[in-house]
Amino acid sequence: MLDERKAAILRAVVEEYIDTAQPVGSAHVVRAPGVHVSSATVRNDMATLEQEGYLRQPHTSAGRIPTEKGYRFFVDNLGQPAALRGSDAHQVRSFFEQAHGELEQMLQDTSRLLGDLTSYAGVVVGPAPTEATLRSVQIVSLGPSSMLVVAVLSNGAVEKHQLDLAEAGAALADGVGEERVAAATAHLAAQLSGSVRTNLPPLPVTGDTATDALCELAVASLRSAHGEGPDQVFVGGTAKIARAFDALETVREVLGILEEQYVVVTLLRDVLDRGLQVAIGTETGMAPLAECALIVAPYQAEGEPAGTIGVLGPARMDYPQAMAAVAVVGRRLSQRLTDG
Amino acid sequence: MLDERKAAILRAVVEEYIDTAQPVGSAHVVRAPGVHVSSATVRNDMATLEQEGYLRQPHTSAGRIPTEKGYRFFVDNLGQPAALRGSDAHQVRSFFEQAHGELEQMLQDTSRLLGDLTSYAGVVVGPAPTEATLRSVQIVSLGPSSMLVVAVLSNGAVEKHQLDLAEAGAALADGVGEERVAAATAHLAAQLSGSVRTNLPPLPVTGDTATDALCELAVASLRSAHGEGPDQVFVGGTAKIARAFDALETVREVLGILEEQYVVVTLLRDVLDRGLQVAIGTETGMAPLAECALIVAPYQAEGEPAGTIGVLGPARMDYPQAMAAVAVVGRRLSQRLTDG
DNA sequence: ACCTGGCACTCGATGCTACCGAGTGCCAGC
DNA sequence: GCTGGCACTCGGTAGCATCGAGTGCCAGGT
Repeated sequence: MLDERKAAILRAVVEEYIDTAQPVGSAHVVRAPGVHVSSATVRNDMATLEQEGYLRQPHTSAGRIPTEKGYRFFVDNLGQPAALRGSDAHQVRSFFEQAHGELEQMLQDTSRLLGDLTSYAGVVVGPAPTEATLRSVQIVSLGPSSMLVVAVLSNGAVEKHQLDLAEAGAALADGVGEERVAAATAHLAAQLSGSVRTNLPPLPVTGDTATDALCELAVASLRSAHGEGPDQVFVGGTAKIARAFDALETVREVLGILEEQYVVVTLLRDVLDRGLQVAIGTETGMAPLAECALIVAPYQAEGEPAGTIGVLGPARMDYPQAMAAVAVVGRRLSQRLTDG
Repeated sequence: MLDERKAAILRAVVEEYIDTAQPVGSAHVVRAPGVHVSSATVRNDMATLEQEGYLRQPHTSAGRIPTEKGYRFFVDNLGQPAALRGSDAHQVRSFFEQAHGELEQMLQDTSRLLGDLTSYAGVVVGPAPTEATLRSVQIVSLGPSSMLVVAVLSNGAVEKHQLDLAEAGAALADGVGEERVAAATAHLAAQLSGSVRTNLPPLPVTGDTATDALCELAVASLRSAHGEGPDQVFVGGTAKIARAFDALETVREVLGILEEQYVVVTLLRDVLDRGLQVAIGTETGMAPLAECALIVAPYQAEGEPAGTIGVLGPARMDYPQAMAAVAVVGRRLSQRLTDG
């Protein structure tokens, strides 16, 4: 499709432009390895590459800049895999060795890690609760009319929901004693353990009105909460976005996008669904990201697909390096979530 | 300290500058209410105000801009309290009525609410775990060698920590049965319920080696986790920062600060400790925030001081409006965390 | 003592012109 | 089919005149 020399020229332009953010002229390209011809020849080839849509000129008589198609070709055919820099590999390793504590905290830190590794914004979409089963349900009373339902899922996630008895039915209006709480907890544990989070079975009654009302309230809170996308999104390194672009307006748009959790989830999922590993410019499907590129990778927990990680940066991104970072972090994260 | 007319002039300059971001000239000031003199007189007064440090000129023969001292005087003496706009008040009310579910989620959303209300960045520092007592401790097994310690605190916070038995002592290396887990949970619940989170008592032994080892591991994870500042910080509306400044470099610096959780916590705490409600420019104690102002307010849970909320924006901030927003949100948040 | 109209002055912003140079497209020749 | 050469383009920068918002100051009025 592109002969060897044109490919070499395209690569040279992409790499140089990624490096300098300046339009690349033929004089620069001739210095690149794999291009052993004169600048005039390079110019001819560059004109062809422009006609074919791989390059464009910001203005007549300026150097060339890669188009989306140009980046795409680079990513698909020219980017040599590239391993992580040694220090980065080390950073990733020690990060996951030290990682501990709460899942959310770790995912948040992972997004930051991605940001640090790539100098772009790191994104982590938390595990969808879909597949997980309940391991434990417990009611803990906090105050006279306030209690907490704590549910532990098989994937290690913990959910909590506050119950307000005052607002609940008459059966509970004047508070509930410890023994009722214990009874309800036992009942819930017996009935719900092992059931799938997203599909809780109806509860049989115990016979005790107050206990049943309390159980009902707890289950209702679990049911209602799962509807509203508990798709947690963690974004790390937003400040990097401000460093990646020169145009303030672009920074504003991109930050605006990153702030909309729902949009970010959809974005990553869409890209992944289309089987892409990299989405460049309009491939993201979002107009404000026209000057951006997104690298995504899924991760697993216990062998099951769990969530997605990604990196969002400028279209003139260091693809090999960023792809390596995302791949490695995805792998290590999966490992961490599987082996424990 | 400032006679009435000079105060009126200062107020006019501050308000105009907040509105337009342009240096304000004497011709504009004469149109302000409370200034019934000629532009020449205004000029004389403005020269005095400049000498006394309330105003400055970006360049000779340009209008005046408030200095830090000018903003400070405005905030202390000129800013009339100002209530929230009706629509905003409604937004706050309905926000807290709908708020439910997990504490972290609510605090995160609160930071976003602050951002929406003010068009600046909203910040919420989560409740310090210091005072809270343990209400419940439970061990839930997730896999053969992996379990979770779930602790519920009296303030409604839930902590979880993963335990990896494979890495633990020999007593647990080959896994633990359900009955041991139950025994350990019962033991922990009996011994720890009611104790202060930050000061867990030593556990008496049960006599069963494996159970004791498991308990020990659980307590150790709780102990170790509390050291590393579980001061959660939630920042909402970072994109607003990019809209608040024209200088890209400023945006970069401010976003950089907002990304450092530790720095943000320290910042808010410091300002609050100094008894300030508003910190302007260098009063924040952070050089990169020279062009920013920060409004803070504490909030309570169950009558006890719990955390801090704040808004970070440009020094030319709409102080009355932002202060009103922070005050109202702080009050409503406290209420929500107290009444349930 | 204080305010005011008037006036000369300052200086950033704007627009124009000239010029430089990186980079191009094209052509004739090897 | 590649190359050296050359005319051409056009963004960026520098110099210069102009404009106008805004100032400081002063002399005169209340």
